[in-house]
Amino acid sequence: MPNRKIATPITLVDVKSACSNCNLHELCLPLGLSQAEIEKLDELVSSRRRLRRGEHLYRAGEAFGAIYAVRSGFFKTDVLLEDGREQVTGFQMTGELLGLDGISTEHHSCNAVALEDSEVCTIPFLHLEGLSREIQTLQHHFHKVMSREIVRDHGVMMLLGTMRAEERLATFLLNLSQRFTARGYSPDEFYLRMTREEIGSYLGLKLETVSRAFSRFQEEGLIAVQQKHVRILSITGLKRLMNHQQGRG
Amino acid sequence: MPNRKIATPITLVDVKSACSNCNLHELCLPLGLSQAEIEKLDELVSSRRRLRRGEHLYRAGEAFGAIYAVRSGFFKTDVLLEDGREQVTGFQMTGELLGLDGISTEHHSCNAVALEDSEVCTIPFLHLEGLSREIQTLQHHFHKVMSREIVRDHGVMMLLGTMRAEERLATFLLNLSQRFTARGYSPDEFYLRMTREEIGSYLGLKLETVSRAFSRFQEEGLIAVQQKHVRILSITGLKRLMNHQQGRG
DNA sequence: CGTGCACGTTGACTTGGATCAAAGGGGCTT
DNA sequence: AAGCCCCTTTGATCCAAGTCAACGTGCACG
Repeated sequence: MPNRKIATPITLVDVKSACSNCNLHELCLPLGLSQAEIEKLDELVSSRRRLRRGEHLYRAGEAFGAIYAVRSGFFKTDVLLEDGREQVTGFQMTGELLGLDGISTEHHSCNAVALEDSEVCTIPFLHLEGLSREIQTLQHHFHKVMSREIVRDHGVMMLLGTMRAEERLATFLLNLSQRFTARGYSPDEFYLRMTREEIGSYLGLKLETVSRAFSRFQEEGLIAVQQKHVRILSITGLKRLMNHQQGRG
Repeated sequence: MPNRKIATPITLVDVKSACSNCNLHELCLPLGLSQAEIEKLDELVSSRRRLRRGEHLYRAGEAFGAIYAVRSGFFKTDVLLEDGREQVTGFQMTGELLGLDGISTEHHSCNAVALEDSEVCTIPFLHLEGLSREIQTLQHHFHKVMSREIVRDHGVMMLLGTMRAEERLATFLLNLSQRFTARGYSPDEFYLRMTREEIGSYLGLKLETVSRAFSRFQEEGLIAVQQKHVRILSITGLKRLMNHQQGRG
């Protein structure tokens, strides 16, 4: 709510994006395309947009026109209930796509907010559909990306529906670790870009519970936390917490 | 678990499906296509398959080759954790698609089980991709269907992450009601095809809690339940329960 | 056309996480 | 470099839902 205070004079920059030169294309849409095909993609990734921390990339209800690839930075997506309750539906990092929710009704159904200064590539959706009618590999890869999102969502449902608080947090940390690793960062040391409240909203927990779980993990020597800085001391210890519903099995 | 006992001598029937004659095409993939285009679709919807109650349409881990449209009957999809915990990720009825989860890794990531004797149309996925490179309307509609699934999943996350037990059940009943209505059935009277345990698994609750919530709704005059038969007496009463987190607002 | 068994209901009790409250940090801004 | 505000931690208490247990009920099967 208080994010509105950050005024940004310039947020839209028409810089040619060039997937062909982008070091993310192994993570992003161009995956598996030939050089020639990537160059065709270049034509449709029309512009980049910079966002400051706290800024919305899009809001629920806005008309949908494009999907976005995170070029740098970090986002959250969330859904709001009329009474103000928030559910964070995901955190997106470099190379991941945003906006797939909007295809269904031609209007976005969630909010996307930058959690740090970020940059995205804008991919006009009709162009993407056009190009994927031409390039089978692109079409197939895009379908895989959408499907992967569905599978990810099922994982979150499992987490929210069946796991205990510490299990949820362990799962979350291991997932982040794995995604940072895939991007060439350390698997066991990273800065969280989101608050305890946002983690809690994602995991279906209150911020106090998240904080207590962090403290517990620290006591048990699984991690070292200092505010947003996390160091994982025992990946296997965290894994042991997952899939272990404690009490009577 | 005990579903295995139902032996079915014949489950695969190669009947030509003919979307063009199917009264579901307003709900299913062909939505929005011209008659000529639907006839092209007919060629790719290669066969139907009948399933008995309790039978799996596919299982997690199996190779993915096709998506399925529910022609009649009722399904659930679920994900299992190694320790046996189950999360029901959805219930699918007539006209809805199954199998989208498999596109991402070329292997199914969940189980799909018929909750009553059912019939599906098999849509070989590579053929669908081929045809949607030819027919823009089909391509776009397919993308909308996938996106709708993502949006639906976000709704479930909201439910699991933020709602109280009775809110969850009210949301669930209203959602069923709305989907039955869209299929020409009564909005306020239907048979549940799933057990209390399956409802609970979907809603992140124990079966006793589901049962108690049903009883409560009955006491309050919102519904009349008799086992799997549900009659909604007050749609507005149920709606009032949603988005009303009780306690202090 | 019983009868067995899976499914459903209800009650008593427990508990994990929510709520309420209060007291530290940390990093902006001015 | 001071101060403020947001974020985080921690403690005490509460409550919604889980657990455990026992009893109905109705359908499917022989």
